[in-house]
Amino acid sequence: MADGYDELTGRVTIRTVAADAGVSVAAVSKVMRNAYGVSDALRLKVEASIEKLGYRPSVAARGMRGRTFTVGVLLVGIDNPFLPSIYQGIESVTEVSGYKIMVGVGAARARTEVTLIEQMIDNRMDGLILVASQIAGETLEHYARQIPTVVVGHHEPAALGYDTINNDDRMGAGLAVKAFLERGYRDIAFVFPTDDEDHSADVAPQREIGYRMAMAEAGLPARVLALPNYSAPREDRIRAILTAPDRPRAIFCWSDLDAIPLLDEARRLGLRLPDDLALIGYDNSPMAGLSVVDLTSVDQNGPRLGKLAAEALFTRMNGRTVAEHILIEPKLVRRGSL
Amino acid sequence: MADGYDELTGRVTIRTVAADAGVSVAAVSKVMRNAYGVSDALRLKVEASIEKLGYRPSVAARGMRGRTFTVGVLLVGIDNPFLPSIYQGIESVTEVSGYKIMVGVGAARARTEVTLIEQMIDNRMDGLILVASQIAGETLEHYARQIPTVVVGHHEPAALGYDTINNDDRMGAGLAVKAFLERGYRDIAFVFPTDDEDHSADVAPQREIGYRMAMAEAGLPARVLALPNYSAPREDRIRAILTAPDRPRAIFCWSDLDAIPLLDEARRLGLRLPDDLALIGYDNSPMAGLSVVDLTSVDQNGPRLGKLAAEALFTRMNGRTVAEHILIEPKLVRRGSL
DNA sequence: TGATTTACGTAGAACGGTGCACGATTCTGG
DNA sequence: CCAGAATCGTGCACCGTTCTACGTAAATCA
Repeated sequence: MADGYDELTGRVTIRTVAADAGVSVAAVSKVMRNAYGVSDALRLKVEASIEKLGYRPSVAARGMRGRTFTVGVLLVGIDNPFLPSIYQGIESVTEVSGYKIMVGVGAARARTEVTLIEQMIDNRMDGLILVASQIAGETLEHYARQIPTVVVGHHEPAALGYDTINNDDRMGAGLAVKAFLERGYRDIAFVFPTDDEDHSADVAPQREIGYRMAMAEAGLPARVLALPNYSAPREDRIRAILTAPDRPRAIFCWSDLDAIPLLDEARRLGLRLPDDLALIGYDNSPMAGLSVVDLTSVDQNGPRLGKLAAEALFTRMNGRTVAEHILIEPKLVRRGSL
Repeated sequence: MADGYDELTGRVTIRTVAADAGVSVAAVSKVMRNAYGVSDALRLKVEASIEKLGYRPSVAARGMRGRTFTVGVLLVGIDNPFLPSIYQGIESVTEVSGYKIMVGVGAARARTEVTLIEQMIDNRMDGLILVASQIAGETLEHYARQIPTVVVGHHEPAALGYDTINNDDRMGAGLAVKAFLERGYRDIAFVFPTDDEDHSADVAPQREIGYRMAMAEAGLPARVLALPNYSAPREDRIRAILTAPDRPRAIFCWSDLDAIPLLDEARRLGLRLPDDLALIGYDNSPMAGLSVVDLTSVDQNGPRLGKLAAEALFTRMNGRTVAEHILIEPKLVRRGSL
């Protein structure tokens, strides 16, 4: 097997190519990485052999010494309708750069996410984009020392070791409140997800702050209603909110994920939107645009977030060490629920 | 650096552990893989060091010789609401077995998917689960020779090199037609996705066959209406279908993905369901259950499909070579649209 | 008790790449 | 025309594991 071709597995290695092209292994490696010191003649020979043999470098072997040309993307969960647009934005950048993406799917639990991050480090990915991670900032700093990291949908403006890319959640909340006020609503509540873990850096608390600020500015009392995230009493709680005698006339909901069930139950109860209840969600998910749903929602511009995140990751992988914290402007998409 | 500890990266390697525990590198490796020939005393010593140092083996390095304990899951796209349930099923199996999952996201294009499969092979994953892949059976055979492979949502009952796990799409279509017939509908159309690529192994054509068979059995003429998949004339086509003078009274739609926009437009046009138009979709996606949507749909039991796929993959990775082709029974979930 | 077997632990060669150090050319400019 | 600088290509030592082959000590058997 002096030519590096393993007849058993049929695997073509860098040695197969080198033998076929009549050059050294190092030369082939150089061509692959288009490193310095390769003549056109050599390049052509090698590329011909690569093409002929269908050679693909082993990412595993590469990972042991050099780069893998792979970035890991960690998503909170797979069922969140907000993720595809961000993913798309990331992909639009990696696609042209020749980098590959590997996705890890968390289950909105910090423990799982930590495991996935470690897995990506162990796989020697070149960089990491964490989307809506639930992990504490301190822990993130720890991992970010081991691998270039960019975080999307998680506010950590003072982080030193990694970048954060977010939409301005406070401003988004402000847009929603302002829209209600313009239409004359005064009794405006905020629906907030309760959770077992504490994550003040997550987007929801930021939206709450924005809501409170806007309400205070208008001289109105804040009213925050909790809604359990996944547990069974969720539907009961929704019904309770909607049937309470002091039901708010307007609700700003931290996410479409909750706004849509809320809207759904409201319609079932015979409430007319926006006359009986005005509702604004967040994320402008595809479902919100259905005419049967017709939910007004704050749009974060997912593709842009993803694009910025990927771009930040690349500059970081190329040596930038000072952290960048980008905030982009959300905008309100008006529909029938307000 | 004789102890294997790299002070620069801070990375703990198998050598660090071996030095700390005062044993050989090979011994540590044995403990990690719980291989044969390890005394309790040795195991304890090594495990203590592993724990103390927080050692995690490098997947990249592992991939060069042995297994990576990672399986790749290739998903058609990230925005398909049918995928989370399957993924969940897969995860429920890998979770307890200590295997990790890496996800590749195709863009419903065979070219992209092929690249991702190669990437997973290059990453030395131990096995592959392809969900709703668009790749031709012949090509799949080629890759399946290089890595244990299980395919979900793609009918290839004669495949030799890989397993297929599916719900019985023909039966599912039959259930839908039968439900219409029971309610007295006779004018039943099938809405079918048109696509640039040809994929007779995909689920939609199977559903079409099931539909045609059930209609023939009832002595009724089949009526198939095409709907472009992503392109712009899509909305126009939906409107055309719904406003045509000979608009069908009942529509069986190959997927909720199309059924929901169809339903949405129907409501917008003032049609009442099921009186003016009866509609059944496929996949029973979360959206179908919203009371504002309230779409009757065929349920494939995604979690079960995922679970079976993962189990098949594990037996295959453990040496099984004869292909398995499993078909499970779908069931109709009745809601207001019929 | 001596001869096998069994159990345990180790040395060292892979695995498939990368990248440094270096030698051999070919280009420069004075 | 020659010294020095670019340019090009190669040899080889890694990277962090696995795993085969082998040595040694303890256990079992006749």
